[in-house]
Amino acid sequence: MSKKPRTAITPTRDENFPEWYQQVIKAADLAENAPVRGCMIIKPAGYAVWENMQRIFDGMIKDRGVENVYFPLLIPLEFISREADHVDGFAKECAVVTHHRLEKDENGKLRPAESAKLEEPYVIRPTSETIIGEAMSRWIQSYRDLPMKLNQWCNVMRWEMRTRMFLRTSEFLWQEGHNAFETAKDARDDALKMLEAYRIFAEDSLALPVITGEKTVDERFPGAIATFTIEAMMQDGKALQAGTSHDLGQNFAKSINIKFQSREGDEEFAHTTSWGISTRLIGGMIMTHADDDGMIWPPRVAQHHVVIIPITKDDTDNDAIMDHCSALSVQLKAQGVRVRLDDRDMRTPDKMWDAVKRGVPIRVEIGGREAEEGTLTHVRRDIGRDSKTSCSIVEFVDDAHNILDDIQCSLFNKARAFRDENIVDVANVADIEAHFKAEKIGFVRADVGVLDDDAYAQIAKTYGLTSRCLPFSDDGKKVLIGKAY
RNA sequence: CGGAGUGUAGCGCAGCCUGGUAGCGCAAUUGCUUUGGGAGCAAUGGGUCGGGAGUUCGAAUCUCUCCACUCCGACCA
Repeated sequence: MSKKPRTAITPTRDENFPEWYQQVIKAADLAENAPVRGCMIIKPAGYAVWENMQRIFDGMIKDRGVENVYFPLLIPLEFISREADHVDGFAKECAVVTHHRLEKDENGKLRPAESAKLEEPYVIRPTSETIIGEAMSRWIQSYRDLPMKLNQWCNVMRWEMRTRMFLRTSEFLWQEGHNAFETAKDARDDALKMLEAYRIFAEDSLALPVITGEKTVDERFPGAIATFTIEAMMQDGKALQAGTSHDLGQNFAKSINIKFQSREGDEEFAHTTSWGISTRLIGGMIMTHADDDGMIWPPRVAQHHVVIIPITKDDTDNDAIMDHCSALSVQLKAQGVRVRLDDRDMRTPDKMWDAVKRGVPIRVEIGGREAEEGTLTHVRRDIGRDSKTSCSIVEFVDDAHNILDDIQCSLFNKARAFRDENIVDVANVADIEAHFKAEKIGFVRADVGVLDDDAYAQIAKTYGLTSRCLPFSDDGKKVLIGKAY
């Protein structure tokens, strides 16, 4: 009876954005809740995207002179407590390891053995500044040892009160970079350089338009003297902090004792930075690009660029079609196109909707007649039916990369246009209140002075507003304000 | 930690108020039909109703008590 076209995802974005988000993850088969509180199981379709992200960004950081390392999951409790602000920031959300053996209780159930209680507990890393800093304090003796630029790809754990898949889970995957320098200027430049790397990565690879800027003091990383951020806007107008880069000044160097002998022969503390991006970016891509039919992946990180769906019939010679599809698959792979030939024993319409929900950028369909003629039909996920095109196989193989680039580009442009439409300039606190009272979405941009206004503090609380950043483009004179994930 | 919910088949749920043979939809399996686009019909398999205790001739249902999870706040990438 409904005139509304049937969507693959229910509810739609308009009906219930948070629930829609969960359903997209399920439909695209990216992840599911784990039997561990607040944790998720990342399934093959989700992990493949993370691997692509890692591969691209790992290349970028190596180009910037950073080397990869691996430090332990467990951090001695005493390390965490060294930097005062850092403790305050993370103490509330640390998982702690206190025992090293299990034993059976009187009911035969396992419990930690009292006799195996650790003298000093370990903290499961919420971030690794302290343990990497401890190593740096031994590795750095002279200005000749600087700069030292280290990164690790790992998991961290923060015992969050409330979790949402990809956006905020107790355990998440990320990279954390930790660099040390001779001078304050070198460190500041580096923090900005790595932020710029994040901007390039987010925009070019993930098609996420971001605003670069500095966080206010309240939003700063615990222990940093400055935190820089890339902020993205989701389709519901909320902000997502997509990556941060911190200038730690000498705070950590002093508390962890990272000292070096300077060119002048003096003993000085190093200036350090740290920077991280996480699996949260996957959540950002979902909330930026997906639609009411499911996921739409930016080609550069998509698990598959192209899915080939053979249109088979029971009463015909399907081997010919399958051979033809395999041959196409080989040709495309030779061009560096990531292809999936969907030869599963399933109904064709189900395969097609599966490809739609999974967000494969290009869907290729080949039926018996097309196989004979050497043609195919292809459809762009981001446009849908209207982009249905028939062409020769040769033509498609030649053109595949162009189509993928065009999809990448239009996803970015669409997201950027949406974001720009939803940032409005406001003159004062009353304007800010009027905006959010009217349930308008997006960010407002105001003079940075409003943050000191008592009236602003009131409405920020009422409407759940946070300052996102002081954009570099406004020279730190303006602040972007919005709701956030 | 505050407020509100939910735990029944792989998934989504009804049944509970008013106790009396364990149900529905989807998925799965099998068969037939259908086939350029989320198919139809038929059959089949699958559950100690979150755990424990109590009331009762009898508990998914009533009582008590644990436990887990979800949502809304506070906290955060």
